Amino acid sequence: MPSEAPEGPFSWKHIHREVLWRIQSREWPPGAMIPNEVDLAEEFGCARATVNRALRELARSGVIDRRRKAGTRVALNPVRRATLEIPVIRQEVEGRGGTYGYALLSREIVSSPADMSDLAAWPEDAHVLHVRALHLSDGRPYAHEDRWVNLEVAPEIEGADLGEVSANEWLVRNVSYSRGRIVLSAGAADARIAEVLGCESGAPVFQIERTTWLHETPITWVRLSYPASHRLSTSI
Amino acid sequence: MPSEAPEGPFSWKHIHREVLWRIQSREWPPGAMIPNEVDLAEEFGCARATVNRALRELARSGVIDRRRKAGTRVALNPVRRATLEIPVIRQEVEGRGGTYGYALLSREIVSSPADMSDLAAWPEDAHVLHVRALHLSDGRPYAHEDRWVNLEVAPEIEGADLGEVSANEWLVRNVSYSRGRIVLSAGAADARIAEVLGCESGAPVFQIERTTWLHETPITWVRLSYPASHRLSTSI
DNA sequence: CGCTTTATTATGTGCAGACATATTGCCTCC
DNA sequence: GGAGGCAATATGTCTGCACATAATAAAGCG
Repeated sequence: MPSEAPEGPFSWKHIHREVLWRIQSREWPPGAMIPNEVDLAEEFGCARATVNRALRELARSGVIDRRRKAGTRVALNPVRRATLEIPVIRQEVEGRGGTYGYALLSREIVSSPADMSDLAAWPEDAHVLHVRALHLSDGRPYAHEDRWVNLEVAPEIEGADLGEVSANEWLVRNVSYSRGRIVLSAGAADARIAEVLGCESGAPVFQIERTTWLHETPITWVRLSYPASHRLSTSI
Repeated sequence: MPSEAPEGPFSWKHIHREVLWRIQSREWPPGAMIPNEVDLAEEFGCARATVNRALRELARSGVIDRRRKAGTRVALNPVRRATLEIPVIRQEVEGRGGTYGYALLSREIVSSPADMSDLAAWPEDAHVLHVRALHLSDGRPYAHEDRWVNLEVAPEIEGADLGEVSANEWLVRNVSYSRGRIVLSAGAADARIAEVLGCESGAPVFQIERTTWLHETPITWVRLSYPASHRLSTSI
């Protein structure tokens, strides 16, 4: 029984590893051209499509740059890409081994979201649901959620019991989005957030803002504020 | 001249868009099975490999889940992945339209990096270069860099003029890494950082910590501290 | 009835060949 | 020498086929 993946010598993963090895060992230093696909296919004794697959993955991860006719070269400025996983908060908490809890703090329908003026595409006069909530892990404050929801797109959320299911989960289950924007920053806790998170007013908080759209229509804007002890990590 | 990509009707991108559309329109709601590759290929009038390519991309972005024999279904918990681009700071600054500047604050070689005890794999008694520096944009403080470099791996950096080229760039140009870990967090500026960033001591700062390894050997650990006004954004 | 073995099935990958497309760089013409 | 056109070239993609692999469902059996 193969405990390690066997991965025959001609798999694209093999070539991926081998090329990556040559780059890391500086046999192919940054900026250097690497052989074209046909030559590599010949060297590895496989089809060009297999080499292409391997190199495509390396290009996606930013290790190499590829351009038609110009060829493939080792990236000079390795703008490495790290993928952040953005789960529903319940999963985030449970994934860390905590018991998830949730409390609705406030809920109101406003017609003119003044605070959102920076978001150009947000409707000017539409009715908007504003929700503030607290997410808990093992009964202790985990994150504060401040959310606006476009009622034009998701009118049914008006009838949802957001004391039971968080707006976060309700939206994930009930409306799709086609694109989103995430902004990470540090900020100072205002009085209300400090109170529910149990920290000093003005203490550092870690903020994740996310706006989602379905095509050109904004669906929701949310700011999650975490205590400064929070860490968002990823590997490259 | 085609201002839009032509993308004939049988390209994998076309299928990618079409399937995504059906998911976003909830024709295929979360949790639903979608037709298998052979059927989709028949519907779209293309080869199975083309459908495979389209679905593979969708699976990578977290929109669908695929398992052999079990088939493909729309992701129930859309753990969407956002890719974070981690450039060299010079490029980061210049990409925002600023003029890059750099100042070395301190530089010393220590043998026992006490502060690093949380990093298990860091050498216990090895000589380590400790560098503190300030990155500037248009002459104003942009980020504070606090870096330790493993001199076992990169002894040549001892002779480098880090007043001219930042350790950041020296390392990118001179040593490769095979994997890294990035941790994002918020923190409070200590006195030294507050001074160089020009903020109050205790003010919120945005921190990016990064550790890189070449295989199992740690190369460098760095913490970048940005003023609270800094934003790290990405789209999904 | 529960366990093991076997067949089935959907995805994962590889191959050879073909054509498409974007660049580059040469070549011509003025 | 400069501008424009054209050929060469490396990557991008598609096809049709084949076999590999994983996971489920069915069959067999004690």
